[in-house]
Amino acid sequence: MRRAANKESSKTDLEELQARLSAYMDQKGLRSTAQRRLVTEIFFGTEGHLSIEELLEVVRQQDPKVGYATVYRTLKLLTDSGLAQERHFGDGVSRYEVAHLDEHHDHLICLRCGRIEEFENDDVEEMQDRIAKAHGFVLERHRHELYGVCRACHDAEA
Amino acid sequence: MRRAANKESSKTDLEELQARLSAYMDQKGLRSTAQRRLVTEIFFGTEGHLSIEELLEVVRQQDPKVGYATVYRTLKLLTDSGLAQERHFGDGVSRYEVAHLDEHHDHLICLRCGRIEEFENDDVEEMQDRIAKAHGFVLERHRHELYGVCRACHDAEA
DNA sequence: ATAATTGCAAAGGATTTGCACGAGT
DNA sequence: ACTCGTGCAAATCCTTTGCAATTAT
Repeated sequence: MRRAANKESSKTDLEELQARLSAYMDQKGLRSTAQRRLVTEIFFGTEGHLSIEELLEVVRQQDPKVGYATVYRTLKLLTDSGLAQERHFGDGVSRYEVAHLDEHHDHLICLRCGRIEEFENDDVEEMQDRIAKAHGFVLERHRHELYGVCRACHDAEA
Repeated sequence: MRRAANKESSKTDLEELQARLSAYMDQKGLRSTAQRRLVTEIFFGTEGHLSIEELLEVVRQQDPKVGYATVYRTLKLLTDSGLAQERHFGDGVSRYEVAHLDEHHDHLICLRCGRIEEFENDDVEEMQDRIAKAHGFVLERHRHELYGVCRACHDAEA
């Protein structure tokens, strides 16, 4: 369902992400380890909102010895460096998504199954700017979430 | 920081909230207990985002014997009935806010001073419906928050 | 060599739950 | 009476942390 959006830009984005991470780590004197490379590579290459557990599962397909503390620590590093964003959707887990380098997107959340879809709407963005301006605010960011029942759950209920 | 926006409607809102809760509880066969009345009364009368602990503290000023499980359970009830909304701000705690009866208003939040203003925009609402529909979702509610710097803070920085 | 990183397991916090007692209908 | 709700403590779940061993620089 999601994916999409980026075509050729994908590779460039990945490189950009890794370059930023590299710069951040250099600046902080952090080391590049096999585990970090594996975790970040998988994370950067995945769309959507990953929980630590989901990410760890994929990571362990490549290296079963990776501990979950490492994934937590790596995601913290990514969050601190601005390359990942932490989100909470109301089930007790933290989910992370790759910080999109520019584009803005928002979320549709199914109240029944928890499925999360993304949407993007320039008209809404534009209106947000207008609203902020009308209130004298300089907009920095926003959060826009729509909660409802997805088609599958809706059908299942019928 | 910010207060209000509601004029005489305050009292009416409280009554409306309690009426809805009452209806919900009747319909579910739930009982009105002293603890529930105390918790909901305090919760409904408080602005902002309360953690369970903060709420419990106030509750215990009235009745020190109330256990925190009761507050958790009562807030769950309020959330289920749509009268409270749960929020997460990234420190491990859940916070709750009284659900605005008027579904058509959202928030502008100043990142410097915390001032909160409300806005309402029918065009955005309409677009939300359209977006949800395009994704096959039946919309139940939404959250739309704009974060930025308000005029006063902006001026102060200049 | 030196300091950062890992993996494990233990510790921490927040939230939930089982159960016996108490209270609302 | 019959359930539902409460309070307590124990249990759970997610996340963080201490530490000895390992690894990058």
